[in-house]
Amino acid sequence: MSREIIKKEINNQLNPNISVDCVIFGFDGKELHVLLIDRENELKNVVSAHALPGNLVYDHENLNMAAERVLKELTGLTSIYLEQFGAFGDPDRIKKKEDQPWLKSVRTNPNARVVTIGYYSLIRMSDYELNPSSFAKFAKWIPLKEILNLPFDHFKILNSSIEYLRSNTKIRPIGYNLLPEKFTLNEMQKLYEAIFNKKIDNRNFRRKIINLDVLDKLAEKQEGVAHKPATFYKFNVVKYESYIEKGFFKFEF
Amino acid sequence: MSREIIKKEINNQLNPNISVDCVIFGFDGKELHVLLIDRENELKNVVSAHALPGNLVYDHENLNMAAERVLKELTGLTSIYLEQFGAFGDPDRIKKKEDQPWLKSVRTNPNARVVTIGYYSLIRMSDYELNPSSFAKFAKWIPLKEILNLPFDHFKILNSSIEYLRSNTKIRPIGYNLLPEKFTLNEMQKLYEAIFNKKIDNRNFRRKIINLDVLDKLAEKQEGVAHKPATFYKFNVVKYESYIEKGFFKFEF
DNA sequence: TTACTTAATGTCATTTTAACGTTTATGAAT
DNA sequence: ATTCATAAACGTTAAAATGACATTAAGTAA
Repeated sequence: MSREIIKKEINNQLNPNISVDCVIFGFDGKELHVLLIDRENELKNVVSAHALPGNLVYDHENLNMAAERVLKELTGLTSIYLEQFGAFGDPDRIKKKEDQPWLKSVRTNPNARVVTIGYYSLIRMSDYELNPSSFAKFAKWIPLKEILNLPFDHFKILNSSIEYLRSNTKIRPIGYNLLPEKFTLNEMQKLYEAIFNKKIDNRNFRRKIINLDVLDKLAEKQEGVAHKPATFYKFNVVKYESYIEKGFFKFEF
Repeated sequence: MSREIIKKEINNQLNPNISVDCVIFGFDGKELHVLLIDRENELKNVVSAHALPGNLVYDHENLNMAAERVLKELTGLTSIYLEQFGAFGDPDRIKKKEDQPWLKSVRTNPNARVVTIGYYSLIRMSDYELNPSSFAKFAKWIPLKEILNLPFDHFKILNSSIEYLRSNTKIRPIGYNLLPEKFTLNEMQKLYEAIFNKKIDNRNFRRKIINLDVLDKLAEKQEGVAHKPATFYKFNVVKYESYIEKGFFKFEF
């Protein structure tokens, strides 16, 4: 009976050894941004104040669930598809002097070794509203190119997520699960250009993505834009999954 | 003083919440094998007795180091390049009834939630000798196609590693870091065929891999083979790294 | 109505890909 | 020494894909 009470309490505690960090890429049609939080009790150094949203995991949570919860708790973002990109477990990652104040103020066991599982997503910034809470004082979109330094090993985690995003984007078209359900090809092209930091010819891009035959062209077009309205497309689920499955049999590198 | 003693003891303890599992692919020129261990105190069911080599992590270890240690302790394999492919953290993954006996006999805290980081490698089987020890009674190469079931979520982990290997192989030529330093193109081709489970035309393969211009053709040839001896190749490090860097700027999917 | 802005589109030369069979060079057996 | 078996190495052709390039179409704002 008293054993059972102890067990329930354990399940409601954050595990001091396991955390998740979320890299949320935001796109505004021009460049990639990353969602960072300002945490309470930070030093005055504005640059290093920004951190990836992250926190410890409950023992009853699977990792994906934990990432969604943490993201919601710190930034207010919900209903976002999160994909795991790696684990970070250097014991020294929490030993930087400048990171100690925050650790000591927020963690019950600030000296515990922490393994962090990284999750990432990609969203259209204008579709979401940020609501920072818990130990997140602010939540902001920072242009990726302006991020030069982050606390702990967050800069390393960020770079790993970029690399993962790029690798994935080379294997399959970007957007499935990540972009909004309907999108314009121009939006998609600009996203590719932002990810690879390279200009792509529009005619070539359209030919290639359309020839993949994984998109459905909608009847709907943009409205209220001071230029020719673009047509919306969406992924055809059956065709996309067939393309992915077939992909394994195609010899290429 | 007594604090310091306590600290050192903690660092020498296995962390009950964090483990690593190793998926070692072995290649014999025909098909992929996976290195599995038979563990002590197993049930008689031979199929489910096999498991991936894995164990808990020390708090002073980074994850890669831990994977190398665990692999060495359980199988005797050393000097193997290990690459991380994912984290597995479903709280229910250790709750299968048939897995309890082993957990209880080997783990000091068999009910702790465990997050496992998966590492994989690919080796030429004939280059290594297995030496099982610790709780590994046997270590064996099992053909990948014969593996239908594994304890815990090891089958899921195995499938994830295969998928990761395939994805990587679509982005860059296989072998760098993984294959032995020198290898024949025929060996490489057969490896591709094994990974993708698809026949590849030799002429097409050779043209493509050679045109990548990341390999150096050696003067050395096979010896003691009852057929025309194949020429050895090796990766040219400078060219390979240049190819990888350039790859990011190439628009393709 | 005009100006501005961006969406959508096709052609051509070059490169890459998919499909296909024969010659060459070893070790083993006779 | 010769034969056999085995796999290594190799080129051609038609089709598909790629890279480079500019003009017309459709909305809003002035």
